[in-house]
Amino acid sequence: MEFFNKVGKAALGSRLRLMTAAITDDASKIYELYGVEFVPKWFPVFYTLAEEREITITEIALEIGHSQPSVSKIMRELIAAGLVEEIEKADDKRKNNIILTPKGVAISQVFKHQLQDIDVAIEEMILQSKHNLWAALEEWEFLLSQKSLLKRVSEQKKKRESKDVEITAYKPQYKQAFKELNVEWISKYFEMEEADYKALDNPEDYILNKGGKILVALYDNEPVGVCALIKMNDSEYDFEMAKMAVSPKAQGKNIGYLLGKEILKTAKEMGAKKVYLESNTILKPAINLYYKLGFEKVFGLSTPYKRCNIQMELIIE
Amino acid sequence: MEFFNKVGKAALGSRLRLMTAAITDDASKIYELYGVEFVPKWFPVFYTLAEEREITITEIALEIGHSQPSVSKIMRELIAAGLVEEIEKADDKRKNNIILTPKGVAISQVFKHQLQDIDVAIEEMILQSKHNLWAALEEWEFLLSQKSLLKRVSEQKKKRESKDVEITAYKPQYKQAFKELNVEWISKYFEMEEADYKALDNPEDYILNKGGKILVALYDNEPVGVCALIKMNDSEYDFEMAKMAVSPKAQGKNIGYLLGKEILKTAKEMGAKKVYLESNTILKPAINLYYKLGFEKVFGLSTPYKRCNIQMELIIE
DNA sequence: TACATTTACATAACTAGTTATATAATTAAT
DNA sequence: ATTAATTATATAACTAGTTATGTAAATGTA
Repeated sequence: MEFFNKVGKAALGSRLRLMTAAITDDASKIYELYGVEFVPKWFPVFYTLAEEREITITEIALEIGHSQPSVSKIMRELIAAGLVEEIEKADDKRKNNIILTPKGVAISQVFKHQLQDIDVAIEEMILQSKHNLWAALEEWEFLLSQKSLLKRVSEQKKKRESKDVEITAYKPQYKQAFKELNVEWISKYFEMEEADYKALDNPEDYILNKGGKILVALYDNEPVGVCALIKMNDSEYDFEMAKMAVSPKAQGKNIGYLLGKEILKTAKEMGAKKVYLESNTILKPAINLYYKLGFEKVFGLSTPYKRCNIQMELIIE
Repeated sequence: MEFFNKVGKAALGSRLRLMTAAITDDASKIYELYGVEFVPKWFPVFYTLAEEREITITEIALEIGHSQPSVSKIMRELIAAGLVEEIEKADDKRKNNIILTPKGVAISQVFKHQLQDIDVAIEEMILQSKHNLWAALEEWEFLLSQKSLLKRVSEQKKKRESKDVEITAYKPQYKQAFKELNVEWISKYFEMEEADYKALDNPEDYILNKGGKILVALYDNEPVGVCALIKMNDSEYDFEMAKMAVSPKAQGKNIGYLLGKEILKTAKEMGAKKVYLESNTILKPAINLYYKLGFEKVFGLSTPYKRCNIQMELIIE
């Protein structure tokens, strides 16, 4: 299958599906070989039933990793085939009490040999191969239970995309973006306040000329994120990190983190000892980001913003 | 999943199916992550189409290892989704000439990144694991193409069962079996002849007392196969191997081979230099067995049996 | 004790594939 | 130039699973 090599690892699913189909096809021929009238899909259910006498349909489903309706259907097929039967029992009437018929017991005897033969045959394949498929499946089941493929891919996506993000200093051409990106989220969650208009309409006067800084994140040369570092003259803090905004279109590219890191680096270069910020706890991803950047909660400072209900600081080491 | 460990390698199929389901589930979420409206099952078809512009449905099916109807269905779904379209072309009217729409081209651009991210994510899993699932699948595809699982299991079955077969010397209690097993196949394919009745009704007089031997194969202590070594006084051969019969119920346990090997060993012990046999070419499995035992075709000896149309000999080294 | 919740199972409708078979277009053979 | 065989695709019916949902029995709780 040329295809697999061309597509690369992303074809893992397809490759697995084909291998599964090949094995399942042979499985039904193997039952024929042993002269038992048996459908491969019955096997996990039948086997579990033969091993553990008292077991409910739901428990079987859990044990073999199928859904309950699947086991339910198979069970009725097994009954129709005369391999198992329901027995009357006075206890819990929701459960169906199922045991093997003599015919079922006979088949389970044949299976003992059959399973042994398959085991040896597969064991031999494992010996003949450099890469142990059985062990690999076991290992990958574990790896995927630790962290799903989705999560792994998503992390990789973020990593790759953040490489394409460029953090650059504010230039007059980004004035509009600086305002729009901020208005976008502020007016979505709260209401624009007097202090917002001042800073967003005149970043030069209110931020830059007072010794502050503004950074812009570019993606494909488009400004998609902004963040300001504002000088706080009459406070115990040197700077306030504020007006951080990332376009919803560019979310999931780690842009907030990259902007924050760069702002803190700038603060350090400018000799800051402590950086302050204000936010609101309904902005959960933002708060998480601040923690990730190293900010910690502080209490009781005055603020001009109504929307502020949490204040944080970071001490630069 | 306790189940897999209890059942052993025979659960390979089930284990593969679950892994496939887990990967496929995540696959559809991954498409969501990249913001493309795309169903995972479309992928192999769409990808092949994006790579090779001029390709028929049947060729795609072959390339990706699906059935033609499966590709046919997916193709119509892709058309309905506006990702590909049929174009008019004057050549072969059975083929449908399909190309990507602009929307399809856009999605195939997104896929370039997506595939790369998945590749890296899976590559990382491979690095984290001791057993390389991707390499194992590739290797097992090859191993199974060389010899199917069915064939491997069938060989193992034969091997195991032949261990339970006991080859023993003729005793009077096997007289009936000696006759019945032979009558069974002779009358099925040919007609019983005078010479048959003589040997089968009086093995003591016609075989044993003349310096011959009869061996019996027992399975579960039941006689299921017989074979005679008859002294040939007035011939260039020392012995004839004859009256070999195996019960149809006990076929596939290598019994013919075991009987033949043991008969030849006996012949050698008795000082034979050449062993002779007669048969008929319609009995293909038997002829194959004789070749396997080392017999070779010879011509032009006289025979009392009408059914004989092939004569063979083996020179004992 | 009555009512809400949970449990055990069944049923229906869907999914992603399959095989078997039909049909139209093309190619090969007489 | 027919006719037969082959090729390319479509369609129908099936398979082995799934999710969503319904129902009766058992359990928990005010």
